Amino acid sequence: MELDKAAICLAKLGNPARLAMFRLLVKAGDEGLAVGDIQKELDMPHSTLSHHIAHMITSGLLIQSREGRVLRCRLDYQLTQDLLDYLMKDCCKGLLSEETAAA
Amino acid sequence: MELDKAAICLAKLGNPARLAMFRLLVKAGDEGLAVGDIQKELDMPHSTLSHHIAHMITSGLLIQSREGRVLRCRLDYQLTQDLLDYLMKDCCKGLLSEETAAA
DNA sequence: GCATTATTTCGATAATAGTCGAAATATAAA
DNA sequence: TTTATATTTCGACTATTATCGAAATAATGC
Repeated sequence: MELDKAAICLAKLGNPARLAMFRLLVKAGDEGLAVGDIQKELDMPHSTLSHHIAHMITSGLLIQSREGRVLRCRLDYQLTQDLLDYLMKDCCKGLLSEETAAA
Repeated sequence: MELDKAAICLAKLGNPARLAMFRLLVKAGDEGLAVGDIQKELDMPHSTLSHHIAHMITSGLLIQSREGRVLRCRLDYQLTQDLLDYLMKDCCKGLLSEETAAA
């Protein structure tokens, strides 16, 4: 991953609402979560949540697919992985504790 | 690390200039880098760089210490480590590839 | 003290991000 | 074919961030 792309992704995660959403989506795994499910968990106005989701989509970290009336959100795991790789390998090479490396 | 703190740190890294600076500081290690050294590498106006440095300081990721006329910048490795731990363990538990975990 | 070097602070401006109600769109169900 | 549900888009506003020249501060050497 290039630095600029990594910066964009990190900026998207650098907001409490979006980082919380990201955590939920990691936990949700392949199944993902409906927007409504996220809304219930994060308890914010629909329009605000939608705005944050749009942010995540533009970065590519989040993928939406329609299932009837429901829009289901999933992480792009490959991109997420690439971002973590960038941070851990390229960016912080040698900075890792044994513990983190074994996480 | 708490989510809010992680979000603040990620937001600081979520800017190309600051992420580039972060990389330089990782590479520089304990020795750190003078502001002037960073400026030469990143080639931006002093005032702009200073602004970004101030951002990094408020997040706690960057520590400055004066050595004569020179201000030396170092990363707070513990905090950096805590942030990576947060992402890898708390946030992305189970999402790691073997490869990344072994980085 | 005065000039030099290193860096920040100030101040102004432009750009981006965050918030949220109201209206619009998409789909399904009655 | 109307009503209900899920979600987004619009519009307006406020707040934060980014940029950078000019002036200020801090330390050193003459």
